Amino acid sequence: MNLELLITQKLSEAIFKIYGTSVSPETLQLQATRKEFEGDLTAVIFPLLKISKKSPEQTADEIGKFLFDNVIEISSYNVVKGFLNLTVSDDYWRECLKTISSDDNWGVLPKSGKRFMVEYSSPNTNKPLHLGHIRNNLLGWSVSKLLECNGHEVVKVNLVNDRGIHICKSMLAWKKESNGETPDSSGLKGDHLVGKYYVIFNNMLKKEIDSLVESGMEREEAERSSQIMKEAQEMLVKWEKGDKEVVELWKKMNGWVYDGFDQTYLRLGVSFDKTYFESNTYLLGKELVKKGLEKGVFIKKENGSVWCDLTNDGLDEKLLLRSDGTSVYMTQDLGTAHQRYSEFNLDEHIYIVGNEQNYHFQVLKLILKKLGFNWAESIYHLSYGMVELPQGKMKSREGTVVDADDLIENMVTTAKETSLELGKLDNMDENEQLKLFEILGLGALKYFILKVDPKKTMLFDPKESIDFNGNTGPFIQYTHARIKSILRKADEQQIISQFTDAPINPIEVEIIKMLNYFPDKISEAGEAHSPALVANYCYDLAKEFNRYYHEVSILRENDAPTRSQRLVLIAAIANILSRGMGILGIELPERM
RNA sequence: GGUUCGGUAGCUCAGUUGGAUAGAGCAACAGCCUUCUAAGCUGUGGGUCUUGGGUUCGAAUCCCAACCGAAUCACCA
Repeated sequence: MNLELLITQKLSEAIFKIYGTSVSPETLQLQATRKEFEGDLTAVIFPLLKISKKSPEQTADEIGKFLFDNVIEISSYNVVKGFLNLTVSDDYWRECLKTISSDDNWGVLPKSGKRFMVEYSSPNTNKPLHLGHIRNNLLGWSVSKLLECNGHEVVKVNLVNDRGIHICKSMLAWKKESNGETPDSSGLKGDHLVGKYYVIFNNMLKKEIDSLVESGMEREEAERSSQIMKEAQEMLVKWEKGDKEVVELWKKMNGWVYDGFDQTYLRLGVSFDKTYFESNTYLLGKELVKKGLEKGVFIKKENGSVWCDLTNDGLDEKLLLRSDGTSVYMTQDLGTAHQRYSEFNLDEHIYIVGNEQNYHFQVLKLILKKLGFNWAESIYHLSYGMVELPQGKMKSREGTVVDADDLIENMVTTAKETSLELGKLDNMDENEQLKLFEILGLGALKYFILKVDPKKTMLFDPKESIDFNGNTGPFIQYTHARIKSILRKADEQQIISQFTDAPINPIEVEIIKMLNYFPDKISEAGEAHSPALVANYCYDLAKEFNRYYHEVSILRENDAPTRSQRLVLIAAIANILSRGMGILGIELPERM
């Protein structure tokens, strides 16, 4: 039973009884009491003054008295200006704890019957993943988990960009310069090897252009007449025609990249239910364009290209088919969206894509609406901000791109150094230690990225991000490990953990309130598609526990019922922390 | 110029449907390990919530305008 709902009901009852007027629920404002005041719930009285025609204090007092007399859960009240602070009885909070601790799935919302698709990651196969992809992958995974906790069914998909001129660039450079180098022969991870040749291509291109410019050609002209660029384009044409040799090479090199990506995904702990390849989907959407033309939604220009005129919607014209009849990115996305909605019967489709594509998704949605698809409204672009470095944006040309694999390795190494420095791992065998460093390093990374509101541009300072103190993943992991440690010791000392009729103290009430609020938080975060809300909730809870930890000694508590009940409380905290961090994809070690 | 998004402490970030004296962490300073794990806790200092109007009992939050910053507006993806 929801307390707020009950009090709201009683509140409106009180107003009716005292002032003879019924009020709409919106005018009844109930909120958590701020810490500096006494009480648990606060009713804001100001909006009711028009009805009561009395001073705020007097109105609050009258209503408070009524609630005190008529609601068993209210044990006392006080009035500060226009705020009526209600104190909820300890019995009520003890009942809450009982409910929470007896429900292992506290915070998992009932099945909604809705099916969501989440598209995320969506890498190019010409270079390895970097920091930006990490934000994308973590968000995608975490949002999926969050939706599942909200009772939805989730289909996670990845759309791999495996074709196009950029892919041909690394293929061409490999053909020219590699002497048949492979991941095995070089010891390089497949995606890094292919990325290496992408860089080599760009260097070759730059060299060629520079020499043309030196011999007196204009730069633009030089860029157009570059021989190696022409070769890459020829390769693309051959690929589209299905040239055997080119396709073979393409398959081989993409295979290397997938092996590399799979390793990174595995280490990051993300996965997909289905992977799409653009090489299979890039022709989708042409049918839709044809239909749109027939309906008059699109227009065909003299040169044969097809456009959608969005100037009446405050946007520009959008190309859908080139004059040669080939399709563009938008055409394909129209097609894949249509295909997915009919194949999976989706209630919502979430795209985790950076904010540089805001315009694209705005247009995508609009065009689908113009084509008459009702489901267009349920497309949601989770647009996340760029990750910037202290020196500014990541630029591949300046070599300031933070490689995903390097970064992960770095975090794990730092976790190792920090742990060993603290020297708490004496009783742990080597395998266990390695696993712990991995969990801690990734925990730090994931938390650092996910605690920030997705839509905000965020700063990644390699030095500070590796911090393990304060509002960080390892702090929460540490808190959890401490709770587990207490529970283990309680078990060894055969101290029983059970719900009793022992009284509870104010800080325990605070914690129970937080635990009680967890399902609301999940639902709120789900609607906002924001794991950051969950992250910050976990931090607040962990911090609250740490305060509690320093205030009471559970195992040395003399009163047995109190001791037993406290164990129940901290076990509940550990459970909620692990649920919350689970949504972020962060593991909690039993000891550290 | 159009569109979208941001601007909160020196730095990185929170801030519930508008509510009481705007919060954490980092950095600085001062305390706390004979006690369930000090990756912790407590305290001090630090704010024109970009600016100016408006809405009202009440605004960091909602509306309007300006300023600053980011992204985007390709027969690229």
